[in-house]
Amino acid sequence: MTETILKTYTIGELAKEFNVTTRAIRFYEDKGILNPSRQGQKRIYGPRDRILLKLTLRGKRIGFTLAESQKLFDMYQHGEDNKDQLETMLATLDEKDALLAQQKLDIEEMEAELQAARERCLTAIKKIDNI
Amino acid sequence: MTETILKTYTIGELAKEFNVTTRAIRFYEDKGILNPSRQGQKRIYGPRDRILLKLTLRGKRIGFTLAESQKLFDMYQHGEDNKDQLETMLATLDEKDALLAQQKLDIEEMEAELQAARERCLTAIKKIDNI
DNA sequence: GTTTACCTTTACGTTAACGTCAACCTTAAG
DNA sequence: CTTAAGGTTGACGTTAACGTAAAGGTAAAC
Repeated sequence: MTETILKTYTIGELAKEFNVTTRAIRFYEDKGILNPSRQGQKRIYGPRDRILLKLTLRGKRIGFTLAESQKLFDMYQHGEDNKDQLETMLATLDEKDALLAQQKLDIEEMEAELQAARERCLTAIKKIDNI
Repeated sequence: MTETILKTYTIGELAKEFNVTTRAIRFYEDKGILNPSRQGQKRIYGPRDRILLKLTLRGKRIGFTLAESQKLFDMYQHGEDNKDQLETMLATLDEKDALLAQQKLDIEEMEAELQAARERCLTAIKKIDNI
């Protein structure tokens, strides 16, 4: 008995859980990121699709394009045996890592500036209130 | 003598310094982000434009749209006296801050996954080399 | 049996952020 | 004087990531 029963989701459930439209989810399938099975003509998503969706959305939030995410997933899945592909993936990973490092700096600098702007705002409001 | 001589830049200089095209720089002017003076018909950029360009590009790297950056700059510059605007700006700043916090989490999770993928890659390569 | 709530495919529309000509001016150099 | 290396204004083209109808299938609920 290697049979395992997996949790499944409808497109609407996933859409609600991750706060995206069903249109977006179908779009990701179009782009080859998701691969739901069917029950009749209805899409059925398993845990794997759910994870991929989650990763995709996270990628998006930090500026990955769908193509980039897809490429990473793809390499992760079919790259075990091909050395060239593994090395390409390594390079990609390093590149992404560098970008993330830069982004961290950018975020911290931006946070400092937002904080400064915030204080300037508060001071200006106080002045107005005290007139 | 309140006269101060400011450093100026041509569009090409800025493009080279920040590694963007002149087309992009002109585009930012179109969007109201930059405001160079002219010498004849040639654009002359001062330190202020340079900073704004720098901030804009940094914003881009962490996912700000040009419109968002422009809005922030705008509020920062003309908002001193209008209380409503100041409060709008505060709200915007808080919102952005929240996004940045989320991004930090996303980045860290992504880094962990890239690291894991990296190790999987290296192991797989070693296996291939040892055959 | 007919709403209601989801689901489906097909396909054109939209927005952001430039890219990419084209056609032209303007100096400094040879 | 003409060539080269900048700069200028249009203005149409492009890509990503969906939005937005339109037109229809299906299944449980009333």
